[in-house]
Amino acid sequence: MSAKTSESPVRLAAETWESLFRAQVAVMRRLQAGPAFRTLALNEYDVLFTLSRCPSGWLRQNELNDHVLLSQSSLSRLVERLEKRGLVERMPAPDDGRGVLVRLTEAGRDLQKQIGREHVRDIATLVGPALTPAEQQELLRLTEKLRASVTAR
Amino acid sequence: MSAKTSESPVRLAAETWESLFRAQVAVMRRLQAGPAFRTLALNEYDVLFTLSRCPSGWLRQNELNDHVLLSQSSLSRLVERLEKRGLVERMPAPDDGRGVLVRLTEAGRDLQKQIGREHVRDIATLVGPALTPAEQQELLRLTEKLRASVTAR
DNA sequence: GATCGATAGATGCAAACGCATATACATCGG
DNA sequence: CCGATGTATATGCGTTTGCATCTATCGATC
Repeated sequence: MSAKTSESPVRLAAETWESLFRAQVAVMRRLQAGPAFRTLALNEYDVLFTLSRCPSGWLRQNELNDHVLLSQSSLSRLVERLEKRGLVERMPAPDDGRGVLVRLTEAGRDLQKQIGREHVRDIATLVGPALTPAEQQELLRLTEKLRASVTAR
Repeated sequence: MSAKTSESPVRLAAETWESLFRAQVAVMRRLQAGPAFRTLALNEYDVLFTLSRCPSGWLRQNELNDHVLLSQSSLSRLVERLEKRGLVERMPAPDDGRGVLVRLTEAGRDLQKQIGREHVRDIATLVGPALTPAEQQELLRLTEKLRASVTAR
């Protein structure tokens, strides 16, 4: 424990966030350089990924919006683009006349799987050598705890 | 240690990154909602912040580019906008006729400090209650180790 | 010191973005 | 039921973004 990071709780929190953010930038830079993002932008892949993890298949557009770092209007148009490319389909929500449900098409699911595999390989070569498995487990636990706490409020 | 996350090294690395990324999105969402980003977009603040941390004051534009998640052309124009707003100034690099040096103006330094203070408060209220000080220290250590490893190659 | 590949930064252009707002539907109090 | 208030999505519009490309300079080789 260095003197620097124990000066004050506020300072520690700020430095922790700063470090987390920089790590994210560094990893993301490398990932974006790979060929996986040639055909699909990060946010577009992220939407396909989120949909692929959804048990029922269908997801409300506003729920999608919680996972992605995009404004509501941008997500609306992003989904529109994905629909035009035949990667997702939309239907009106049966229980809410305002809502729209989104799900992957067969082509969308295939593309997500294909890019996902590449993506996972890239991540493994970046993160694997950086941290021991025990450290990765701990990092996973801490970031999950942070995310849960932040989204709770 | 759950069975799920110990299936394979590749899977563990992918899940760790996924969790880190989601935490970053969740925190960033909250930060962007605050009034601190009303006057300055995230990337613009990030540039001012990076410049404020630079010992000599002057920083090469291409070095700036390593810290920010932006293409070279976008950063070029971003700095141009900051210059027009009187927040930074540019000068040709004395030792390299191709290069450009950037530094904060007085107004830029003031604005960075002002937004930085707000920013730090927001972070403290998000991260502080989420993790114990010891956990924050550990998260700081792990993300710094990850960043160092990734940027090394 | 001329040539050639590599690097730093700027710029044209189309695509994507966020903000403000419009529209349609839900929900609640009377 | 009806109006008021709130929520889900779409759209107009100005701004920002990335890609491709251009110019200028660097550094190495001969």
